[in-house]
Amino acid sequence: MVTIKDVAREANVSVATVSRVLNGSGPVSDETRRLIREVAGRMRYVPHSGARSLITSKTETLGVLLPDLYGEFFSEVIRGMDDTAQRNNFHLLISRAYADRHGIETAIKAMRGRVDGVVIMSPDLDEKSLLNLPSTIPVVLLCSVPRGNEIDSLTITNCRGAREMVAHLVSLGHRRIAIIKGSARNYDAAERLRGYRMALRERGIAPDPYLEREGDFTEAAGYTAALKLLSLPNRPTAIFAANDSMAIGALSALRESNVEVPEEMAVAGFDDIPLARYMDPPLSSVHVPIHELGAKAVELLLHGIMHKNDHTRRRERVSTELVIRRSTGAEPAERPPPPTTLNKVMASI
Amino acid sequence: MVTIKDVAREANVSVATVSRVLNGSGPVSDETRRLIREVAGRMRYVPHSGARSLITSKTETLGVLLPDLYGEFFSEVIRGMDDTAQRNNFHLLISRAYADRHGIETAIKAMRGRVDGVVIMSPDLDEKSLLNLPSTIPVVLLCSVPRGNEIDSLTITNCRGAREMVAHLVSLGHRRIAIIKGSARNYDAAERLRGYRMALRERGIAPDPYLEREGDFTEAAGYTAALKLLSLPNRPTAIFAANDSMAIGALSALRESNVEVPEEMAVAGFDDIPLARYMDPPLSSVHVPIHELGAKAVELLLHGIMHKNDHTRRRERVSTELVIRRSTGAEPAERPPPPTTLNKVMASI
DNA sequence: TTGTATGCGTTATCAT
DNA sequence: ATGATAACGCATACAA
Repeated sequence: MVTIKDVAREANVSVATVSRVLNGSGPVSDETRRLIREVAGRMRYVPHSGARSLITSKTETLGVLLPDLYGEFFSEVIRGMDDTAQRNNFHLLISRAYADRHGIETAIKAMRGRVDGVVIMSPDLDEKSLLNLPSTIPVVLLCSVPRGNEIDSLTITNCRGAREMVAHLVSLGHRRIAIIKGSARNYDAAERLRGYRMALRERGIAPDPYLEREGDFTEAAGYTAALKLLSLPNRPTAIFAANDSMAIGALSALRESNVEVPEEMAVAGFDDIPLARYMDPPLSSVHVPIHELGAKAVELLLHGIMHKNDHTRRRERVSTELVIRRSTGAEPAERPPPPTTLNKVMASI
Repeated sequence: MVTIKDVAREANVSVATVSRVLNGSGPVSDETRRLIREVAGRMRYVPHSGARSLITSKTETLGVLLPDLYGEFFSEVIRGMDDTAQRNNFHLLISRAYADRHGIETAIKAMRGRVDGVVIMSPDLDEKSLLNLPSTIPVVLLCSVPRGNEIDSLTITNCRGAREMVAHLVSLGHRRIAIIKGSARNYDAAERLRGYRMALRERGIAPDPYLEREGDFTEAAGYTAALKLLSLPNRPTAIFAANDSMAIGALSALRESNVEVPEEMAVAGFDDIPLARYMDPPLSSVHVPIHELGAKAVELLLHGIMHKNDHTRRRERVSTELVIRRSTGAEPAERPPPPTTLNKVMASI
């Protein structure tokens, strides 16, 4: 490995001068600067980051702690983070951590000294788990429960997005609107549920517990929940799924049960993944700017790193946007068809 | 920051002893070992990785260079990598790099000294770009053109998978089978195209250039290509898309054109993303074990790091598997709901 | 403008 | 079994 000493020897200068040139610190004559640049380039010298961080106590690396979430969200948010990180000459150290407190603490500990700050995605609702993070470094909470004012956080306007979508469904004439909820302990899921209930109440509709079905953000959950909704004595006329994957699962179930969408049942999702518009019918959804979310999270973290003494906590939100496609595009049927669903389900098994 | 000195002082021993205990190197009495463990734990001591790597010349970090590929593949492959990396106490430094030579060289340079090895995903076909990588560290090429025997590589059995799928279509009676190709310079895409042609020739069908349409792995490309295929004077009876996203786009186009799938047109994809089975009709595809792919890549790289002197190059492949669903006209092999669904549906009525 | 020397936190070598 | 100390590669305060 070629070190700063090698470069210094080759250029007939001291290591200090090489360091000054490469870091732009201190005064160096134009000529030696040029020479050292040339030599360093020729020798393909790259400073040893460990040695550097030892003395500067900076790593130029950001940690990213991810939960067990799959799908496109994950990759796109990382992409947004990497773009911003690279632009600021930072690296990304990425790791999955179990969402519980122990998992996160372990992960943070493993990253200590390797990173200048951490973005934590811990959608888990448990209030206590993220308090008193044993971190001496800046932290940004992404899509997690915002804490007192101890930690910077960045979230989506989940509640507003859900509320707008459900309001839209109501405006189409729907009164019995079901929701397929996200994972029970998930923050985003809870907020979307809150928005759903809020929209109903605002329109004078009492939320019906029977229309709030369990889900876990997977296609399978959406499929199962939709079947259950179809079997209800007083079937809903619209389904709002807490994410697109479940909405797609629901569409699949409705199709197999020969329920027309949107005529007999309107369906809406959340996230607006690229596939949404290619569904049959194209899926109405709440668009989430995922790339921007990642980028903002890193910006926030970098700010925290640069201004460590500035202890005012920041709490930001990125806005969602309603995207209406055909899956919600019609008025509800006046009367729900008789529940012949059971026969159909049985036939399909 | 608490250093090894602090721990040593607190435990009334020398730093050497602390180091020995924490690294399991050298002999230490049970009692002092216990004491030091206790003190270190209490003080929340974490070794400074930079300082350590300075002397051991190891970072316990793996670099991952990713191209501009989106979607679920990305997140799942990282997940597979992280699982294996964590199990071996390694970290993942992840970065996106432009697929050209300059981009990769820059990225590797930026990672130098920070990582013990690199997994490079560079699907670009350009033969020269990856030769003479300026790397002094072990490299594994993932889903890239395998090089002479200079670099370890791991790929998918693209050609075989495509060949099997097209053979399946032929066996169903199709003679005019179109392909929607992947990105022009993409290695996986080229191999899938090769498998397609191979299968046709093996069955005595001459590949028809008109049936080989351009694509770029996006839903939009699949949509457009399918429309063009429909407008051909001598329309194909089956479409093989080089990935699922394009197949889904194609399904969308066929639906809008009122072309029945699979009766009027069979459709097959590649990747078997989770959504495939929820399409209408459920999409036949070539299953790719993405998680395993990431895990294997890291295993390969770790092997290269552990046995640096072993200069035999390894070239491995992970196997794909045919998954036949309704979109190609066979009997529906799978049903989305879990087996207990019927009971739950009935119970909820 | 440039060089010398110190120390960052750790492991490893040599004593004891 | 334990301690003292020399590296590792770098940035920087201080000297020249």
